[in-house]
Amino acid sequence: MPAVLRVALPVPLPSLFDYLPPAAGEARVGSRLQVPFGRHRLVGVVVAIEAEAAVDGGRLKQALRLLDDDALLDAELMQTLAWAADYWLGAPGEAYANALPLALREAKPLPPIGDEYWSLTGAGQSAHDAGSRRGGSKALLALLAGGALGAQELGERQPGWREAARRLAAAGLLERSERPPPDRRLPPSLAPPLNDEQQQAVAAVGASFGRYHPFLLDGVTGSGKTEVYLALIEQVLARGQQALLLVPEIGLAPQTVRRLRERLGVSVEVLHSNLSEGDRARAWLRARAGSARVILGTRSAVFTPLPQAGLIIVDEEHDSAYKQQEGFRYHARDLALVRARALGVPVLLGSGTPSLESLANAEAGRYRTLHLRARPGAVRPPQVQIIDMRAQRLEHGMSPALLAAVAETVARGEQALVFRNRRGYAPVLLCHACGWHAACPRCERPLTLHAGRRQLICHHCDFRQRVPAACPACGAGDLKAQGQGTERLEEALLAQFPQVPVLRVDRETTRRRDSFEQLLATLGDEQPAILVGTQMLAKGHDLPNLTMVTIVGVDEGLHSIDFRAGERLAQLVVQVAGRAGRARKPGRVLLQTHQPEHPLLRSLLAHGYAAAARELLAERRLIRLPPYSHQVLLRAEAPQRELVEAFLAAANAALPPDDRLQVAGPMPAPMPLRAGRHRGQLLLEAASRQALHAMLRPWQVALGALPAARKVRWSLDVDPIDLY
DNA sequence: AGCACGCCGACT
DNA sequence: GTCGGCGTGCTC
Repeated sequence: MPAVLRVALPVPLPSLFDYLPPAAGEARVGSRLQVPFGRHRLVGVVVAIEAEAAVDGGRLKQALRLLDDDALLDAELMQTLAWAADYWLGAPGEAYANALPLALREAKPLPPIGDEYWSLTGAGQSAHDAGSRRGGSKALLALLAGGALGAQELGERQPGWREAARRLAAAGLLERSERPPPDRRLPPSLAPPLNDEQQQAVAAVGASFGRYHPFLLDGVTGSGKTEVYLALIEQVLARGQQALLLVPEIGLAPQTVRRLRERLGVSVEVLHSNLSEGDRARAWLRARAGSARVILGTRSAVFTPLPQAGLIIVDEEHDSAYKQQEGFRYHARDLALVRARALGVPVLLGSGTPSLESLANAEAGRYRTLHLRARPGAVRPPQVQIIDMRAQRLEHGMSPALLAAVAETVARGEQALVFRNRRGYAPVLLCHACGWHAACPRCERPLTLHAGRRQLICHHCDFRQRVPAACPACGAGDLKAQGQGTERLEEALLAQFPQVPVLRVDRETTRRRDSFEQLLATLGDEQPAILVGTQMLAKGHDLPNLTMVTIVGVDEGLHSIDFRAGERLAQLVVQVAGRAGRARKPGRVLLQTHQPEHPLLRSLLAHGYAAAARELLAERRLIRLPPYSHQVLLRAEAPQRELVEAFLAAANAALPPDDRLQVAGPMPAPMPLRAGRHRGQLLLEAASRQALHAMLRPWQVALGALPAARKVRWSLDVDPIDLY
């Protein structure tokens, strides 16, 4: 006789809520339930069925409606979610809210999961043969002439197809169905032969099917990691199991989906935040039903149900996009490991530049490392060279050697990439007469000049203002752009190379998700070109004619307060450099720096990422930083600095006395003022994760009870990856 | 997070 | 005289 249902609700509150069972149906752990909450109705998940309520019975309300007769979340997911909420100090309900697609948090019956398929009618076939219709309609007819296609696939092949489909369906040329036509399974294409290292990697992971075992697949861009993934997924499918493949961002998804689909001949579910909520819910449900065999997705896809799990892969495992940076601050890579353990399957972390955390785990024997050294597509690794910028005559920040290298590259008919991790025209606008510079009134940081828009923009809070004609401090008309952003480099390169197409790729030029691919498509594979851009160029699309990469100003990363700056810089340099010379042509990489003697750069160049990472790890071990210690960061912000200081001081005083705990701060955040709010932080460190974790929940509760807490916005970040 | 309730300033 | 500012408290 179940007395009380304990329910996780999608609210950021520290507790679960008890309800009397609904009038009809028998609730199970993992079922969804609609309940009254305050003056609202919410959909929650039953996490436990208890004999007695945690509050007195008089306060209990009855649940309104049971939404699932069978558990929607299976035991493994329930267990993993509870663990995750506990580990990352989330509110219990928040973990569930992250796991369930929005459409499944509504009090509606589950949507049908049969996909939507479109095919030509007889009339449609004739219209296609006759070549009537034009534009999108004609293209859609041509696509479907090869056989019926699912809505998802149509969306990938022809964005905006729905409008054409509606018109054609109204004209009786197309028809829609719920079931895949029987002939839809494409024959899997033949796998290319694997080299020795790839075979060894596949064999090692394959030997662990059916039990938990973590692997680190260490292989640079172009070393054939994806072929290893594909071979393993093929084996998983042959065993009748499901594979989950996580990628850091959606940008990497389309080409990967295409490759998976072509090779495996099964439908691949894609799950990412850009999908419509309905599509997300259907993909999630197909995974739960087991009809989705291969699931590809970004961070939140780590919550996909996997009733027949066979393998989890985390590609580019070092990527910080796997860490959620607000609300429920979980790390998808770490959660993938926890899930793999719970599911009893191998987990494969792939990267050419593994995180120091993973390298330390491998070193400690917790992961088995598999190496891919060969670059099958390339003749030899790119040749890397440092340019000392000091005492050079710079052309908008570019040295003669850099410009000469670009000139040689385009003269050979090849493409060059000029990388600069800074958007806009110039990071500072300076008055040469009095020394004034344009600064953000809300962040007190220099404003970035965007020349094309005639605006000064704060890259921290998006404050904008028009570029002043004269210095607001002294009235002189002598305002100079100081430093270089991608916009300025583009302008300078256009002036230097008027006969070569110059393509800028950054957030400004690439507003839409797919416009990056479209921009690149305008470049032929064979013609010369110069690409200028930010981080966005570091990964993604394969550019076979790109043979030269130059990084303008590697310096910035070298003297940051963040202890991870060195690791990030090394990863970035290797990832960007990896873009050069992937096809038959040898690649060349130029690093322009003010500090050619910097030990990290030297070691990276002389011995590669693995050696540089070893040195960084040794350093971390020496000064007891992660991964050799564990951190929790308390952040706080408020309009008045005193409020932040008062809260952090009280938080510090509320810490339990424990000599295993090191406390740094309270101190101002690296950006002490942002968008008009003062920010501060308190950092806890401990050698033992258990010691740290044992005090966290009680401390969190104590923090919530502090009077000073009500006047600030505060959050706790377990294993922070950014100390900003 | 919402959303009430509840006491003090400038408006029709 | 009210509309509404956001401080405080609550949600099983």
